[in-house]
Amino acid sequence: MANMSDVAKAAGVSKSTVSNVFSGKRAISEAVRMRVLAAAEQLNYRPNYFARSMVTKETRIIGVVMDSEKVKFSQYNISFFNGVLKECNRQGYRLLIDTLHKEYRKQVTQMTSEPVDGEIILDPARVDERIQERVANGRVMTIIGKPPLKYETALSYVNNDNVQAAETATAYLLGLGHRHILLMNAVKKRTVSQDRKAGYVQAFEKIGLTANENCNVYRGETVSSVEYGYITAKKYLRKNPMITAIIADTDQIALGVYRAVSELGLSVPGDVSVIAFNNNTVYPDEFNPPLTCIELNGEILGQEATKLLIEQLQSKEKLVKQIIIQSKLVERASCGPARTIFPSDPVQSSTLVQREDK
Amino acid sequence: MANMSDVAKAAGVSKSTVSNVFSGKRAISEAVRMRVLAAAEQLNYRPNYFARSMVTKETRIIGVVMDSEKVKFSQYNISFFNGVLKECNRQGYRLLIDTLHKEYRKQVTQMTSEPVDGEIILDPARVDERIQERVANGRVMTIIGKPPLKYETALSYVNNDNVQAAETATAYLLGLGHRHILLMNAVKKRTVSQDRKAGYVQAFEKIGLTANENCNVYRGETVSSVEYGYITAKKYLRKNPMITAIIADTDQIALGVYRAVSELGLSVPGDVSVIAFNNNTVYPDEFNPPLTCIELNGEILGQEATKLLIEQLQSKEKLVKQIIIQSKLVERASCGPARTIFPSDPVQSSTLVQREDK
DNA sequence: CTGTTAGCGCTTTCAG
DNA sequence: CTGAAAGCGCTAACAG
Repeated sequence: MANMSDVAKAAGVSKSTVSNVFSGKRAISEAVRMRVLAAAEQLNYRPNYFARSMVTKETRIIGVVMDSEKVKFSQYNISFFNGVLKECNRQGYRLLIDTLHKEYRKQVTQMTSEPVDGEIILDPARVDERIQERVANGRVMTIIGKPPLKYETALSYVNNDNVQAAETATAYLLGLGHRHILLMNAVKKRTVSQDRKAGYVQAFEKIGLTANENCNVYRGETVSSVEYGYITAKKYLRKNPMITAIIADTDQIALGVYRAVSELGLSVPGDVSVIAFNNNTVYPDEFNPPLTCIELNGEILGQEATKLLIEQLQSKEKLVKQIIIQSKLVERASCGPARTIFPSDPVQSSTLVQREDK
Repeated sequence: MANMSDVAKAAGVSKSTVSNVFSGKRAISEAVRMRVLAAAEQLNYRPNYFARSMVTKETRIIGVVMDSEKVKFSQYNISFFNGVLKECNRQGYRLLIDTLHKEYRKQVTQMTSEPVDGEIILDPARVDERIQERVANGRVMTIIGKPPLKYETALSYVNNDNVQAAETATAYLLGLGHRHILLMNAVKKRTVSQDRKAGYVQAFEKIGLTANENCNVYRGETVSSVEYGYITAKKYLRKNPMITAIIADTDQIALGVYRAVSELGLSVPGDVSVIAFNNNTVYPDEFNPPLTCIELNGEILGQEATKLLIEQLQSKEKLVKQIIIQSKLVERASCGPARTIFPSDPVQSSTLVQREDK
């Protein structure tokens, strides 16, 4: 492949003139410009990415760091990536997905600087080595979700308002008269599940009630989403027939819930109302009945994070900014008024009837 | 950030010794090695990715080139990317997703070499500028799907055996007694739709029948998958009540078909059997009834393509290899024997007569 | 086993 | 507006 000197020679100019034609950093007379471009064209020349990066110290590549244990795109990630890609595309950045495992990169021969200007970190944990290491090296990054507590004010992040989301869902169900609401939460160690629980509890408190501690279930690591929904719903609905509503962490989980409800001879929303945090935005309309959701817009999350990261990259001073994204309720047909006849508690049901009268 | 000279100085050795400690290309005595590593550790040094790449002419990054118009991950892409990532992870490569638009990179200031060793090209078209350009520049690549005809023997590719897949689906339905089978095909300009049609026709021929040309519909570019399924199924089932089976290009399309069938007061599989090429592997079990599919394993496709690409990168001679992946039928509950009562038969149900009258 | 030297292809002063 | 020269941080011969 031809290099800059070849082009300079062919066009009868100096290297730096060629450089400036391609970088646009200095004005070059139109005549010379054309001559250079023609020579380049003919030699099929294009500037070497690395040579340029080496001196400018800029790559125009941003990295996405996923949990290296999992190395998996989930349904949830798709719309997120679409948002990231969209913004990258707009601003002329490339996207590097880096999933090399830890042990791999600890090998001496694999240690290198990262070929990126900045990074988006996914799935932060309470104690997160990846983040610690990057902070220590002064790398620029944006976190998706809440960063570890000790960095909460020091790092930029983009997060859904998970407390608000859970509160909205819960309040909506409370408004429909439900009092025994099962929260099928995320995995316990993720910060999001704490937030969800907080929102849930808060919604009860706001109307002067106390949430039932036993109605918050955390997801185990092992089962699939659909399975988790199915097994858990079946178990809890059997154990506690007072439950008239279920909040599912994802729409896939809700799918399992639907199946459990139907197998128990019950119906949605007649007997059990179902609402989910909607992580993929593809299918809720295809549920039968269509699934009411708290819309978590992954694409916006991805796009905002990318914008923020690039903003940090281009700002001269250190820039720290947190963006919290509110989510909204999308009503479809899976929630209805709480049923008022309960198998085991005539008193309770009359209370509820009274309440409805208000 | 410290550089190699700093480390060399600190450790009291030469630059090349440091280089060899990190590259592992030459044996270094353990004593010196430790000294170097300690110095590096203390200076928080790691080799500069670009400087290294510049001289080795190797990046250990592979690129995925998606249709820049679309800049969207679809359901279909997920499992594919999981396969790619898995293999990248195994072999120590990074993945660059490049979706910059054409006009963007035509700007002089945006022209650069690509920072990748090789690329995987998605969604090849019959005439594909991206491929032509890369061939002209001698870049190494692996195509997913069939490359343009003129390159078919010259380029490496990984493809599903789409002819076989369509034939399998069609033969299965023929075996159930169906004779009027609607093929809801992919977009016409994609090579895959030709293959599907060929397999479809072939299955009829193998049992001495001739496929009805009018039963092959191509998808338009504009509508969503679900919509395409819905609108097309509704239209054709109305127009031609002889149709007892539908082959859908994707399971999302099948979702639309289900809805159309149900709105027409018909049932799956009682009146209409449905089978789909399964592009996402997530939902077929959740259909009601569960959707019979030709399983296209995107993850295997991605993994094989990555393996092949890296193999080409590492081979000294030019390596061209084609990998064809067979797919298999997964029977669920959406196909049944063809119904035997047709509107045009002497014995007709009143509803059907009515419809014909319109 | 270690050190010296010459690039890789570009950008960036600094003079003209 | 253009050119010459000095690096960026590393690897790869080639000597020792």
